[in-house]
Amino acid sequence: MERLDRDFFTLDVLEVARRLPGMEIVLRQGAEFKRYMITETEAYNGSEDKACHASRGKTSRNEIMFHAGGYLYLYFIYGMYWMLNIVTGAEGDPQAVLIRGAGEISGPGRVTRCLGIDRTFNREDIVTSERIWIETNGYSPELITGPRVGIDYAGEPWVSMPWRFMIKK
DNA sequence: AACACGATTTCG
DNA sequence: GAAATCGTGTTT
Repeated sequence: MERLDRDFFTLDVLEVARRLPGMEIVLRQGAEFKRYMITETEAYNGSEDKACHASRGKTSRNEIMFHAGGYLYLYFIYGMYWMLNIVTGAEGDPQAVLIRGAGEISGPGRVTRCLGIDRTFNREDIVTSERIWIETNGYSPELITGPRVGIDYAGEPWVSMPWRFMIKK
């Protein structure tokens, strides 16, 4: 297994979102290592994308999305869930990939809860972090694509863009 | 200072 | 179908 570097995460968000399924999130908890294969992602594609948090400009919450790829963006929603995102693309282009499924876990809120990922992971650099990173073994599973979930407010064309990627079972 | 709401999940 | 539950952005 090979740890992913800065070059990978600075690729375009659509490229990263469709390549992450099949790769593994590695979490280090003391001497323990836990691995979860990413099964589902969604791409949030910069300032033009009305479903992207950064579409209405930079705020203290989304500022990390404007960095170069490889940083984590954690945000809290519905009063109880943390959403795990990986920032992608070049500096100044606010893109991120939402991790919607890992291992046997389905649903972004359940992923963070099960993996123990919370606000302390916000802005973590997964290229250099000692506690979380991504590895690949070259496996590239067949994918199913579809529109993103829960973003009806974004309107067309964004609500219809096929930017959800999941491993075909 | 107050208010509205969300990249969800769970229960009835 | 609707509640749970609160940080964040926006309005007052």
